[in-house]
Parts: sequence; C-alpha cells; structure tokens
Amino acid sequence: MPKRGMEPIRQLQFIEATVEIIHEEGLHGTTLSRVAKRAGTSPGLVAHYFGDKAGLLHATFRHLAKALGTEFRDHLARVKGPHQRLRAVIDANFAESQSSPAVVSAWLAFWGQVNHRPELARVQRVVTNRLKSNLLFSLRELVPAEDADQIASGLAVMIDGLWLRAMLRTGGLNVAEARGMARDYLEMQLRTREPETLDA
Amino acid sequence: MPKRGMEPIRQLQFIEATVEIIHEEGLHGTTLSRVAKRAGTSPGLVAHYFGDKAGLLHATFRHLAKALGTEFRDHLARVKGPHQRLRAVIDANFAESQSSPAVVSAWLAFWGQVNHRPELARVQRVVTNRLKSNLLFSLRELVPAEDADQIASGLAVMIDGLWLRAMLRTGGLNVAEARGMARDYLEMQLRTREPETLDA
Amino acid sequence: MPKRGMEPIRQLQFIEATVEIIHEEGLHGTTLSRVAKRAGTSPGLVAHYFGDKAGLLHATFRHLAKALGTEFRDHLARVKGPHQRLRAVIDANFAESQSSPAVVSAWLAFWGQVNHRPELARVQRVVTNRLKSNLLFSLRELVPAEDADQIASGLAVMIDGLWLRAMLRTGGLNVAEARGMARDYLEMQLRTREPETLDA
Amino acid sequence: MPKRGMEPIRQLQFIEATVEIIHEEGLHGTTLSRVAKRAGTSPGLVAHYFGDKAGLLHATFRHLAKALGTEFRDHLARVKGPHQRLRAVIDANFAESQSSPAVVSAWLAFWGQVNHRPELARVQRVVTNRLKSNLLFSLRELVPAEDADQIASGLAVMIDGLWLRAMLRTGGLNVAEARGMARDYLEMQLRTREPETLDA
DNA sequence: TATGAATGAGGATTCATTCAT
DNA sequence: AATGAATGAATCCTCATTCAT
Repeated sequence: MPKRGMEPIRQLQFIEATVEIIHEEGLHGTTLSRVAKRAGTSPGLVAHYFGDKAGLLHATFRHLAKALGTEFRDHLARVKGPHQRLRAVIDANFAESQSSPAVVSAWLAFWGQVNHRPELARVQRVVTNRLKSNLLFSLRELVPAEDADQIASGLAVMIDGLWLRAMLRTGGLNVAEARGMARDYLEMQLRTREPETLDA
Repeated sequence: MPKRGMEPIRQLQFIEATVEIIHEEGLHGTTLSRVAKRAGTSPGLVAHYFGDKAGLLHATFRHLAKALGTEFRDHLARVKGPHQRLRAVIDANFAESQSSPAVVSAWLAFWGQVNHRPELARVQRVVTNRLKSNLLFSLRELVPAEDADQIASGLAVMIDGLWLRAMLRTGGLNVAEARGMARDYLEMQLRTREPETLDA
Repeated sequence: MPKRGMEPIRQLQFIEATVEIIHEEGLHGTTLSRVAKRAGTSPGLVAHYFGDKAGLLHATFRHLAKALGTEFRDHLARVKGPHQRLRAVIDANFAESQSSPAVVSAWLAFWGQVNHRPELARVQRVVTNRLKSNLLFSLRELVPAEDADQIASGLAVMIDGLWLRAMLRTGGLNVAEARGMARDYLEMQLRTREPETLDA
Repeated sequence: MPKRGMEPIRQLQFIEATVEIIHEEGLHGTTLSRVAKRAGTSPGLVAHYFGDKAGLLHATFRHLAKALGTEFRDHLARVKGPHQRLRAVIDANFAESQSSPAVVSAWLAFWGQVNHRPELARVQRVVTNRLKSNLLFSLRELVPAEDADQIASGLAVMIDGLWLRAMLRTGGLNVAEARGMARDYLEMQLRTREPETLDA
C-alpha cells in the first residue's frame, strides 16, 4: 500500500521502533526484521529509507542528539541570566524526553559503538561540545575563564556519570535525584569560587 | 597437541584475547573464531572451558571486576588513615591496569549488556557496591553519616563519568587529568563539610 | 529471484526433497543444506517456510500421514459394504503412494523419533487411531463388538508388521505379498468368527 | 586408573550405557561423551575398545541380537514338543530382557539405520532368519511344509508388528497382551490347518 | 589402560541485503 | 512506495576423533 508523502512519517516510525527494540533486546538483538515489525512494515523497506542497517542506526543516534538539542533550546528560551541558564542546561539533560528507559538504553548502546563507527563518533563529539559550550557561555559571566573551564568540565563529567548510573540501574538513582546532584555540584563549585557574589 | 594442566593458562589466554578483540572490533565483532585465533587455539575449545560465548563474556567481565578489586586491595594495603585511604581508592580506579584502552573499551561494552544479561548485572552490582562501601568506610571517620553518604554517591558518580569520558575519547581527557578531577571533587567536598579540621 | 505466491509450491518441494534425502542418507544424514540443494533453493529458506529443522520434519510427517488418509478416502469412496470396505482399507495401506521405498524409509525414520518428539507422537497417534476406527466401523457390521475389537487390533498390528518387514527388506517381502498376507489374516479371522455368513 | 583385564567389563558398561542413552535421548542425541559419562569413563576410551562410534553401535546391536538369541536358547531348553517349542519362541521374543523400554527403543533406533549401514543389516538378517527357522523347525512337525512356511512368515510379521506397537506406545499395548495376541494368532492358524489334531 | 585437552569439520540458524512484483 | 521471497555469508555450537601424558 504505497502512499505519497510517507517519508518523514516512516522514518520516524523506524527510528522510534529502533529505540524501543534496542531497549528491549539490546543492540545485538536489534535486527531489521524486528524493527520493521515493530514499525508495522516489512524489512525490505529499511533499504529504501536508510540505505542499510548502519544508516538506520546513524539516523537514530542523530535523532536522539537532535532531541537533546531541542530540549536545550526550549529550556534556555524560558529563562534569563547565567544562573538560570545553567540550571536550564542541567534540567534539559534530565528532561522527560531524555529520561525514558528506552532512550537511556539507546544512548548507552550507542556509546558502546562510538569507538568503532566514525559516523557515530562525530555525533557524539557534537553532543559533548554543545554541552560544554552551553555551560561555558554562562559560567564565564560568573567566574574567571580558567575556573569556568574547570567547572564546565566537572559538571559535564558529573552529568555523564549520572546518566550512566541511571542506565545501569545499580545505583538506585532516579531522575529527580540525579538532577539534584548535578545542581548541588554546580552550586558548590560556584560558592567556592565566587564567594562575594549574592546568588539568586 | 593436548597437554595436562592447561586450564588456568588457557582461560587467561581466552579472557585476554576477548578483551583485545572487544577493543579492536567492538562487542558485535567479537566472534568466537576471532577470539580463538588471537588466543592461539581453535574455536571449539571455548566450549571446553567456558561452555559457550555467554560463559566466556561472563568470565571476562568477572576477570575485569576482580582485577579492579585487586587494585583496591593493593592500594589500600600501602596507606593509613582515612584521607590516604580515600585517595588510594581513587587511584585504584585509575590505575594502569584499569586504564589501558582495551580494558576501558571492554568495560563500556559490558555496560551496554548489563541490562540484558542478569549474570552481568550481578557482577556490576558487586563492583558498584564495593566502590561505595570502600568510600563510605573512610568518609564516616571524617564527616557525619549523612554527609558521608552524599559524598560517596557523588564521588562514585564522578568516577563513572570520568571513565565514560575516557572511553568515549571525546572529552580529550587523559588518565592523570581524570584522577586529578576526582581528587579535586573529594577535597572540595571535604573542605566544605569539615571546615575546622586541619587537613593533610 | 523472489516471486509471489511461491509458498505452497516451495513447501511441497521441500517436503518431497526431505523424503528423498531421508531415504538416501538416513535421518542422520538429512541436513538442511542437502534438502535445500535437492529442492533447488538455499538453506536459509527453510526458516522462512518451516521455522527450523524440526518444523520441516513435522510438516513432512504430517504430509505423509495426510497422503495415507487420502488413500483411505479414495479407496473407500469406490466400494460398498463392510467386506469391500475392509479390503479397501488394507489396499490403501499398501497403495503405491505409500509403498515407494523413499516413503517407506521416511515412515521408519519418523517412528524412531516418535518417542522423543511430542509433535510427531501426536501425528502417529492420529494415524493409528484412524486405521483402527476405519477397521472397527466395518467389522462391527460383521461380528460382535468384542470380536470386532480383537480383529481390528490384530489386523492393525499385522499391517504395521508388514510395513516394517517391507522397510527392513530382510524378509524378502514385496508389496503384493504383504497385501496378500493382510487379506489372508482378515479372512481367516472372519471365517472363524462368523461361520454362518456367506462371504463375498 | 588403568587396570588389567578391564576389557569385557568396560565393553559391557559402554554397551549398556549406549542402550540407555538411545532410549533417553534418541539415536541423534547419542553422543560419545554422553555415553562415556554414563559409563563412568572418558570419551576417548571408546576408540580404544570399539574403534569409533560406528563400532560402538555395531557392537551394541550385536549385543541386543545375542541377548535375544540367549532367550531363545533358554526358553527352548526347558520345553519339549513342537507346541511347547513354538510357545517358547513367542515367549522368548517378549521376555523381560527384551521388553524393557530402553531395549525396545534401541531396537527401533537400529531399525532406522539398517538400510544405511550394511553391518547393521547383516545383524538384522541373522535375527530375522533365526526367528523364521526356529518357527519353521517346529511348525514342520505339525503341518505341511507349505503351510508351515506361511504360518512362520505370518507369525514373524505379527511379532514384529507387536514390537513396533509396543515401541510406539500408541496402541496402548503391554507386553502380556502382545504375547497373548501372538499366541492367539498361532493357535488360530494351527486350528485352521490341523483340525484333526488334539492340541495341548 | 585411561584421561581430558585439542582440533576442525559440519550443522542449524540468523540476518542483512537484494530483487521481482 | 511497499512487500516478502530468496540468497548466502557468518556465527555459534556440537561432536567424533586424535593425541600427549
């Protein structure tokens, strides 16, 4: 039943199906026929939209990265001033769209591939840099450049660690707690470095 | 060319080969024949020593976890007092044996499996708990119980994040820097919470 | 070279190939690649149509059982009265379609599996019951119920024994002789139990 | 722990283990390591005693055939006269040693191989001929040669059919009933052909 | 005589991919 | 645009067999 203008709809169907299957079966169990079945289509159609399996995974990873970027933009659009912006960046990282178990599983699965697939490494680099520059932009308004760099690095590491914990589910950590820890880290750092400022 | 008493030698050969191949080819490219070839034996021998592929991976993961545990013990054996012990725990996590690219790749690959393989989840839980209790033991001598808990959690998360960064190689982080960041985090926390103590 | 609507054609090709290979190589030598080659396709296609090897064997056994059932129906459709019907049942069991060496080999091979594969046991039970009830239906018109039961059992056993002999080819028995012996057995039994009837 | 004079003990251990494993796992599941384990030894030892797997199976089949022959001899040794001898032959075929489920499974498994392994065909031919000549010897004292031949053939077929039924377990037949049916068949045949004789 | 280490061929099965429809 | 038939390579695993001890 071919229809016109299906391209964006189909692509999204496939990508969402891929994320779900990765979560349920692991990356190793993520086969094209399972994904196709979940997407309600046939396996052969993947070639039409993504070329091959690698193309599908690449598109899925980019989709996740883009969704995270959208969260950044949305959270930042609502606030003003460096302190609120920093908090917005943290919140964006633990937003609902990024915290569903399936999405989190997919991120972890992709991380395992980053060192073996250049196209995924590129995506990851963009994600890492975007977070860092978002943090730096606000931090530089509050502390000296060198301190800003240190805090940004530390906070980025903290956020990654919190994601990892959430994924491995061995730390008994939920999203709210994770967000809280990231905020505490930031506040502690700022308190140490800008003692004279009256904070919001 | 069968010889007696090969069991421990062969097992170690297989495990080391597995770590190397995971690093070079990714978990997906880690086939029994590649591992066997690297170990200098035939693929059929895996069954003899590990039952099947899952058994080999399980044994490899346990081996990594055990090696990390050995680092803890060794580092802790050389020092005295809570401050030195905390530093020893951090150093153990970034010891050489745990920082080779191959080992680090293997850890990441296994993390991607933890949610889909109960036997790996068990290993990971042991690793997580061991780190936490090692940190807590020393922290409780320095700060109130509640604070100790918070610091231990934060430091554990930080260490995981640093590992992840080191693995993804997108943060431009080396081992020495990672260790430095973990130490900084710890010191900052202690400074905040035990202001009256004269620290070493 | 994929074509639409191949399902029934392919399935029959596979089943016939399976029977031939069982005859030529034994059940142990019946590998999927040999069957696929004989059927003119690739081994992977078995999964598409039968799931796995067990599915193929099950389907083959059911096919044999069904073919035997068809012989019953055809032979019975042409005759009238209990005597003719009983003879028809015997003839059906030794009809050409059931007597080719390949078919006979396949039956024996399956019998060897019946006690280890429940799905095959079910098929065999159907075959056994069908023969018995076919015999009973006619016999009850000729002799008392109890006698009918005994004769049906005895004749069914005789038929099985004759098949086995034909298969093992150690008795120097051909199909015509086998059929003759089954008929003799039946007639002797009837003569003993219904002396007053004038037989056809 | 090598010992002297183990040969006959070991061989019997292996053969009995083989029969058991065939019963439990089917001929297809009868691997040398399973047999060896059951026999309490190591797989490599099979080569020492039987050359290879085919040798083990051949020896096992010969063992079964020999055991059946022993039953004949024992049952025949105790009786006198053609009628008693015929009954003894029947009883031998359904003696306990031949009726255990394991033994019966093994016979069926071997029958499935007879057409693909000349050395097994030879054994089967001996078994078939021995039964026939045993029956003929006694029958010829009771009825004309031609009748004797017919009855012997029929009875042999009947016995095979009864065995098969017992194996397939789809006829709901136990050993006692089977023996009864064979006796009935014989008596009916004799009654028909030697009406003037007063039977024992 | 006995073990169990080691091999390597062979089998079932899975799966990405291609292609006729 | 979409299907699903078909392929064949690749993988895991089993197992008979050989061999050093």
